[in-house]
Amino acid sequence: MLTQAPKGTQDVLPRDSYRWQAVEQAMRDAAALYGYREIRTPMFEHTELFQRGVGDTTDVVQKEMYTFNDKGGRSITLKPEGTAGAARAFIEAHMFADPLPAKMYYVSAPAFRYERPQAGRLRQFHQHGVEVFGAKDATVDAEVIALAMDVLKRCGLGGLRLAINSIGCPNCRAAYHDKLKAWLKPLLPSLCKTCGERYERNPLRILDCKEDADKLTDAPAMLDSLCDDCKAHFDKLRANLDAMGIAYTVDPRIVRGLDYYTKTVFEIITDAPEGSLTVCGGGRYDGLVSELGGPETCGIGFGMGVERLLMVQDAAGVTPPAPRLYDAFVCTLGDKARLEGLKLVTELRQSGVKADLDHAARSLKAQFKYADKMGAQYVLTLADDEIAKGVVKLRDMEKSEETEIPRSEITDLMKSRL
RNA sequence: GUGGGUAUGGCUCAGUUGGUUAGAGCGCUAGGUUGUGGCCCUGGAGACCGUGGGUUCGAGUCCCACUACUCACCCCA
Repeated sequence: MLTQAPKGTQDVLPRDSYRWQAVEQAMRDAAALYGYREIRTPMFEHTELFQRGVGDTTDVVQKEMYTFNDKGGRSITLKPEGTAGAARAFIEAHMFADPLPAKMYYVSAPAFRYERPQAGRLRQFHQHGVEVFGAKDATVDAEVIALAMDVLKRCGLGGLRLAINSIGCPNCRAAYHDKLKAWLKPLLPSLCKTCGERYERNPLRILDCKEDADKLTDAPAMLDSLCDDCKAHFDKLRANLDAMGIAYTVDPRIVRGLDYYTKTVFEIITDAPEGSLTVCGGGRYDGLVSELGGPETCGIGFGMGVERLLMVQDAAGVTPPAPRLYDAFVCTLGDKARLEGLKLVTELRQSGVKADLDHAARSLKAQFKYADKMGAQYVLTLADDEIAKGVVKLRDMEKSEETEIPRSEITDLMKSRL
């Protein structure tokens, strides 16, 4: 127990951390090209922020939050997603008075949900994401989607499926709810248990049900009930995506589980043989900022699951190879040579060559074995003979070729071969 | 929250109808080559057999409970 990470958490070990750094760099590089700057918000917020922002009726808020009272009696919640905190910061820092839109991103931000862990689902997980406040045109919807696709592409995942939908605004959604409920009513007895519960609370979510999917193919779609404004926005989004050359499918079943979404919603999905997995999800949230007490400000963003992204990389066989740990490994024989070796390693490092020597006081043979296991490109050998001759033995480990190089030239030579 | 599966060295797994010192491969480590990696050979370290009860002369093996891990559902990244 003591030496076991808490349920649903995992360590990123030294041998794997390069993979996180790579997908983080992909996000940073893409975001910079699109004019997004990083925001970092706290890992925890006042519980009320999520109740108001994410929505009291959502599963995330009702069943999955890590909520506790701090020593001052405040109710605190570990953030279950990234948008509410960013919206809070937008309001608190009066960013609405800055030139808009305010475009921001975050990288490997931790999020917490109390759920039973399974493949691709953890209690502490990490998201890359972006938020844009104060841009109402559908070009920004398309930009946010393009950015997400770009990040995934930079991670080696070019062929993921993009599905989009519109869930309308509070006005047209209310009318649609009535229409949908009327259509569902005769079917109600035949639907699964959870769908029965959803009927009153959030009928839209019934369309998301996998169990009853075949009975619902003819259900009225939100898309057909959009008000003029919402419909025009969706049409523009489609035209924008077409113009950008981004392929997509319209999926009327995408609903999303967070209350703040309006109009555009989208998911980027992998269809693996074992089942599909949503790697990225997002949408527009035009009511969120005002709901939290800020000025009427529209918004849009996405969240991208880093652990899922890494899983999909593995499944697709595009896991990047680990970078080389050492360019040169220095092997020494004897105390005097060891001291010279330490000097050589220092010199190499100062020149930008990744270098190390044996710190375990092992035999020469064991030093070579170690260098091999660490994947060192070159091994430099130093013993009394070499010191007397003023040389270093340079071995190319892959070619198994060994030559003597003057000690004074070795650092420059190594540097030139990087 | 609901349902299934699993639990034996660091890893992957054997372990017969309960029977005496719990094995293998890989990995780690040392040596064979007193100055040289990968291949080969030899040795070494490393296991309270998930935890706690029970049955039995005797339990890794049978029974019960618990815990952990894992997969799926719900939900979502």
